[in-house]
Amino acid sequence: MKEIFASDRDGSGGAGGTPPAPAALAAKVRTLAPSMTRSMQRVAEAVAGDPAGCAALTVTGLAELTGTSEATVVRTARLLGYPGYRDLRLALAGLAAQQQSGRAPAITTDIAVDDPIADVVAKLAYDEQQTLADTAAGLDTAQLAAAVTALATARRTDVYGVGASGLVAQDLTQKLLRIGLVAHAHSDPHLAVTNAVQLRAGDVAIAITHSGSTGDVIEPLRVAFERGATTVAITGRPDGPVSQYADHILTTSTARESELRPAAMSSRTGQLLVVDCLFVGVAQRTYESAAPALSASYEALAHRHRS
Amino acid sequence: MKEIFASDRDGSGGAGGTPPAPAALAAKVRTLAPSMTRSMQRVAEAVAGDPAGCAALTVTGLAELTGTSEATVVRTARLLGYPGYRDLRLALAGLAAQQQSGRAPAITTDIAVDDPIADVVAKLAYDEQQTLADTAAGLDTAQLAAAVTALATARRTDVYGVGASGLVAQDLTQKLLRIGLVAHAHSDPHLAVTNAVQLRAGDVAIAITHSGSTGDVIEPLRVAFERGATTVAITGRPDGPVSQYADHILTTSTARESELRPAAMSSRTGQLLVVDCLFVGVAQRTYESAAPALSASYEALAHRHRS
DNA sequence: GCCGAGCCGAAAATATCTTTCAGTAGTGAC
DNA sequence: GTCACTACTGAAAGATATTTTCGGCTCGGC
Repeated sequence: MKEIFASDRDGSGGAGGTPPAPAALAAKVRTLAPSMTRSMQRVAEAVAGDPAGCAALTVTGLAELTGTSEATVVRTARLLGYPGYRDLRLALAGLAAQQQSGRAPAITTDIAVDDPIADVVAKLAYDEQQTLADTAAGLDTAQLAAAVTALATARRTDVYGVGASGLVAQDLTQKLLRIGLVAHAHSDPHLAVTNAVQLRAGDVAIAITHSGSTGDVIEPLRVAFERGATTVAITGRPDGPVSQYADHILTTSTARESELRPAAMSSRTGQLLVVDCLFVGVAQRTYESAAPALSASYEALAHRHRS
Repeated sequence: MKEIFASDRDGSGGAGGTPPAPAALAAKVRTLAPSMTRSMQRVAEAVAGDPAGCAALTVTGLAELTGTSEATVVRTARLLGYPGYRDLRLALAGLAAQQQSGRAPAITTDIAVDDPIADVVAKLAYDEQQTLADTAAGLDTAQLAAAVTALATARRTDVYGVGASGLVAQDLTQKLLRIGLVAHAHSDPHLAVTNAVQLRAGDVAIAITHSGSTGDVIEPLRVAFERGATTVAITGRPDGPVSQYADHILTTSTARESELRPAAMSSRTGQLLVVDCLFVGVAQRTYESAAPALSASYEALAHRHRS
């Protein structure tokens, strides 16, 4: 009895930083799979394929099932954002329970050359929906909120993106301009760098790259970073080189790609969702000025529509 | 007392000894509560009252929380039908996950100024998923197939779009170029019209406009139509003015919009799905030349990625 | 007040998870 | 083609959590 008073109430405490994922696990597996090693991928695959089964296994059991070692299992759990295997297992049990009570995830096959057009539509739509769900689930809201704050108070904002990501950069820029912010999109690497030099503390630089290793957008971000601007990376590979110059990292889902389904397709969908979230977040923060600006731009366009 | 123990063993033994309780835990607690000792009741109470919280605790933590000992916690777990505390904890995590997923549908409401950022993400993702589903369901595959055929055999293709739709036009153009087709995107209405004059039968002109009444893209489409080119409209308003000059109409979903959620946001998602479908369709038709072109462009970009 | 039955918790024993460390395969440079 | 290097991997040691054991304790009956 007496020991109770002496004992410390807080036994769990500990874990600071980011909260793990409850049901966003499948999403996280898909998102992080590319940055995993072979052994870890085997573990991740087993986990994603049979959450209920894996939840019943100990580290040793799962290691044997996947033909790897305990260390690899723990490493995988860490990569997925859990402090250790114990917590991954807990999340796994939760996921299994949800799946059992809810819906079963449909698995789509790849697009074939001879697929009828109706199948193409269905598969593409499903894939992009999946990308949206995964991206939403995997998005770090703390990072997002920080990026929104930075944007809302920035003197000016530069957005870097080339190729398909360049269009996303332009999309974000268009939106920010509509609510009265100063934003520029750069697709030309040289101009991007020369403009980045002008940035200083309080400004914001955003790099958009699916691979996380596109030199043409990393370079201007590095310059902006070194000039003291707040830097944001929107990438599918949070472990990529771009992240070393990013104050805030917003991760998009990495759906599998194939010959007829280039990566640019689904990555763009995820990137646009992130961009939309940024925009709405900023619009909320600056509502007083954003709302009238939005209405004004809407009315200004009205006369360009034929009846 | 021994009868209780025996009957309990039979009860769980009826399920083969292995499967305990997934979600029927609260019920089991109430049922078995009378046959519990005081300490065990405290444990059972804590478990039933806050499954999620207890799932985060170790056996020691739960013992301290309830002012009992580890042994008592384990004994309680056994009484509830689990082999030990470890398994009770797993079931607890599952229960918590189920409860949490139960209160999900707060998404259907509009985005408010004071919505937390996490809600914004969920709502936007849900909305865009909805747009994808609606667009896929409403897409006329016959029209789509006809448009694909026209594109695959076209001498050249012009795509018109202004504002947000201009980015979609560029996206389509980028993709078509990657598989060796001749395509141009036009955001400048004047240039669009002057280029449209060059089109003739066998060429394709595509107008992208959500409202279906954007004069700046209707005008070049009209010119192309009159020059004998095959014309395609990607619009959210198939009854709009743009359709009168379109041989093939591809309809995108029109999701509701609001102050903080401009139409450009979800319309863009639907337009991009249509564009992707066009691209994949054309890539299928021209597979012999498209596949090597895709690989080539992929490899050509590889060296622009940092390691 | 004494006795017995069974509840309870501290600590030992065991299982499980985590970390460390060294071997190995893959990779790029020369 | 060879070499050096990086980084993945698994075995075993180390740390934690769980389970078992065992003796003290309370409570009711006589």
